[in-house]
Amino acid sequence: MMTETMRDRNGLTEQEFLQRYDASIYERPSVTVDMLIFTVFDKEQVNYRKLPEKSLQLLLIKRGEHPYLGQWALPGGFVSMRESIEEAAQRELKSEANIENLYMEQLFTWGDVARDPRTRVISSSYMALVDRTALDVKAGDDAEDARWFEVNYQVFQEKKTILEGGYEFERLIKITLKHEAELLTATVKITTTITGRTRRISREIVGSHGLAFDHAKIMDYAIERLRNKIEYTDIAFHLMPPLFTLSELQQVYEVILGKELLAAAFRRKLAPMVTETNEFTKDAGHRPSKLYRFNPNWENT
Amino acid sequence: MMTETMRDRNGLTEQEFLQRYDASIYERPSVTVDMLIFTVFDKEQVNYRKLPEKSLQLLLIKRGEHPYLGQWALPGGFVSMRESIEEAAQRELKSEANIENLYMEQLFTWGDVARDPRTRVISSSYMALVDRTALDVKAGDDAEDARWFEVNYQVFQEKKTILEGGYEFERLIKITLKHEAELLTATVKITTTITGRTRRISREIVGSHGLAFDHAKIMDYAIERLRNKIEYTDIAFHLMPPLFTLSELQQVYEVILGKELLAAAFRRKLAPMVTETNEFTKDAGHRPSKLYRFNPNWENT
DNA sequence: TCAATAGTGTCTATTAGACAGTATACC
DNA sequence: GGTATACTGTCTAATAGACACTATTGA
Repeated sequence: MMTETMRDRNGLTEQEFLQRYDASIYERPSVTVDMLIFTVFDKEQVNYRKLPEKSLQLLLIKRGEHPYLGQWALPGGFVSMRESIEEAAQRELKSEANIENLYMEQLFTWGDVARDPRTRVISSSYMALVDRTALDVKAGDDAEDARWFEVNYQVFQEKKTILEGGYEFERLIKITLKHEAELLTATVKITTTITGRTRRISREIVGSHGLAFDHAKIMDYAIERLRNKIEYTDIAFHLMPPLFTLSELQQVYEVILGKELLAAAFRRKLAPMVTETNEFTKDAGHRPSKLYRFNPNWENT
Repeated sequence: MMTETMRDRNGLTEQEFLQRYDASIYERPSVTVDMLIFTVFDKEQVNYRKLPEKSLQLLLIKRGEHPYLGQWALPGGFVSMRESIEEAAQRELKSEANIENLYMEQLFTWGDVARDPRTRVISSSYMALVDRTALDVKAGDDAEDARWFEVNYQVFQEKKTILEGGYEFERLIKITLKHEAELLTATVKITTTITGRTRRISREIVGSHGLAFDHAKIMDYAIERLRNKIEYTDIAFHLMPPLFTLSELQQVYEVILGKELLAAAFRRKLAPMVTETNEFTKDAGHRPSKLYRFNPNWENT
């Protein structure tokens, strides 16, 4: 099909049409990316015997400008005309966490009319998972006021209402972000309405302290996705250092899923994804643990 | 935190800042929505005994303007400044298929720099599932040259290359769209690269006949998502009429998954999602089949 | 009667959950 | 020796796959 030589109703070829095309006549939104950069830290060790607890951490930036001056926001920025959305996300990741070549995934594009008070802003959110040992220590501690916050995610109310031919399901999620004395909280209401042949999910921020824009909503979405995907993919390994013990791996799963797992079943399920090494942990105050590495070929063996 | 009264480095309050904010100084992309509207049709009945086969159908529109004049594209349009992306998608759905209140889900936002030859266009794709019996028959047959195309999706080559610390996996997908004499084809190459701690998936169109823009890529993504989600959610019911037989339901699963299923296991698995009625099919040329309806409450019983 | 679909029963294989029990370092 | 974690074995429950077998209609 030679569209190059076809003429439209004005008698123009494609080339002629494109030369005359004026994109400036329409008003256009701004497009940004918002990055959800997660990692896992060890908390303080309680005593020489206890394993240190793990915590899920999210990188936030203190806003130095209006709007939401002084509040905390997801790192991100405008997508320029000469880069793809993906490239913009990579660029932000590099500039905020100084990390390249890691796991990154587009989550959702947020397009409510009034989500930014400045102007119409449409934002694609990306989730990135990084291994804390590969992190540039500078990042998260520079002049830009970037900080790692410990994430807590909790469903604290569920309500089901039966409707004619379906039901409405309401969940209240409480998200808490902590960095030293700084404590940010947000409550997000997720409403799932199912009636007849329709299903609609809406997310609404019902309370937010210290968090800018609609970022609590985006965090909620991201954590939900992370919790889901960790169950049926191998993305958790992007949070791990090259060598790790199965107990550490289990701790990472537990902190993300927010529940305890049984060691036997966990090991059985993850066995095909890892390769054992001959190395062990040392100075543990208890039986040493074998170190493993990720086996990228696990799916087809 | 009273951000309303805080002043920034220029001594402005948030309100003053917003009043002076000039969004026009940055160049901005256009934002559009692309709709993947799927339904299922019965094909011709071979003889009075055989059940009619089902086919998965996708709504496409013949382009009446440059670029890609004369080729077929996904329905869609620009997101205006006064509507959310979601509202734009709903509006397109209403205008193309004359359907409101149905299943719709955001898939992915495509943001390559040169995906539209006119100007920088970022596009959010939405998948909608409709029941053909609820369809306005006019839709898909109007002046706009909208047509339902039968979708065929086939993996026709898989190649795995072991790399140091990982592998590269390449799949070639052939998508065929058929409406009477019109036959559109496209080949999409999906490359998954896993090395060390990175995983990257890229999609590339390696051949496309009659399909506009990068829409073959978007279709590939949508069909993959549809295949995935039908296995662990109840979205398939949005493709069904209010009353249906379990065999029809199974046919819908089979045509989407591209493989045959065992009836016993299928019925066991779907039993909780449906409620039986006292009605039966008639004039079937074989044993009549009980009619069922969707049970929206299946998840919590 | 028979072609074609509708629907059920049951055996097997696989996987997840539960939990007891053994192993082993360091202080 | 005692404490805390590391790791394994095994019973059970739940689920998916395979397939045979019975049921029922219209022409």
